[in-house]
Amino acid sequence: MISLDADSSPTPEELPPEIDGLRMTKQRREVFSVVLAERDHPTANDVFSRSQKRMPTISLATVYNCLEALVSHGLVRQVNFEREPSRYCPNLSDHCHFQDEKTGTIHDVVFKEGVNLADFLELPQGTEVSHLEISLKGRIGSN
Amino acid sequence: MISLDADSSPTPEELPPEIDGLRMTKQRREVFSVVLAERDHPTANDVFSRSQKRMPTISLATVYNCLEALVSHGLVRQVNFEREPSRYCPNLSDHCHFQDEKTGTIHDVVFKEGVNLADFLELPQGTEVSHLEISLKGRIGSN
DNA sequence: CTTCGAATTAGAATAATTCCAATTATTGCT
DNA sequence: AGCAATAATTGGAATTATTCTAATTCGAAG
Ligand SMILES: [Mn+2]
Ligand SMILES: [Mn+2]
Ligand SMILES: [Zn+2]
Ligand SMILES: [Zn+2]
Repeated sequence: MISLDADSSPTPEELPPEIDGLRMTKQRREVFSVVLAERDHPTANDVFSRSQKRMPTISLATVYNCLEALVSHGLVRQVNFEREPSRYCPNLSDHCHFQDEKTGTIHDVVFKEGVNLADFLELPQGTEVSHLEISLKGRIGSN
Repeated sequence: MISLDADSSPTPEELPPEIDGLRMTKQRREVFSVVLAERDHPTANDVFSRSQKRMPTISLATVYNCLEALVSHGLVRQVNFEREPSRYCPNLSDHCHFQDEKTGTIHDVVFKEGVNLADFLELPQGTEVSHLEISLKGRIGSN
């Protein structure tokens, strides 16, 4: 488990050569460190341009490949808002997303103490939920 | 308000010439009636091919235009699952969506009696939610 | 009827993502 | 270390849902 202090996110070099059975190549470390570095839910393109700063030869296809690898190994979450480009989130704790309609900014939203969504849904008997996405949009405070 | 009995959905001809300030053209009535006819959450393409049966000259662009008009006037809901093509839902009551991973089928899921989502989210003070989408995926019962 | 804004249409354009085939890197042996 | 097998990366082409454009048609109002 990678530690996720708000202030010190790992540089690519600090990431181990394998996480959770996923081989951490140079590119995957770069992409992962970019996603870990800021909690602003970047798009694949954002990740691409940030990665290019340290690794000018990385390709967009590789960024997509790396993100897909990280997502499918559960190291990064993919976040969707309607038909917008996917965004990527390093916060693995149980949370959902709120998009400020004014700025487009996406904020993590946590569930209140001890709440389990399935408890509030009239799910068919014996349903097994493997994936859940909650996306909200609106205005914040006095904006 | 259009009545929505599970068994008798309106034919295009039965729809009024205007709903909720939206002029119901021949095409919009056709598209709306297709969405109302079945609760299977069709894609724009599904709606297009079903509409073509009764109206062979309708175009896909028009189907997109009509769906957009219906959605923005609140007569139809647009439903998204990850990066899949949007689907359209005639059920305006408060509900969310569950996709059976095995078949791809989408089911409406209602909230349990008196549940209000905002009640269990730690939303920033003064947040006004204008749009909310909850999408679940998984296996059903003994499949 | 005529007018005129709105809706429809076919087809082109867009844009996020995926695919492909070639190259390069890494791993696991001997 | 050398070598073969396997996996990852790359640039560019392809895909595909959706949007745009510009021309035509429709339809409500006068
Ligand atoms: Mn996901
Ligand atoms: Mn919506
Ligand atoms: Zn997040
Ligand atoms: Zn529905």
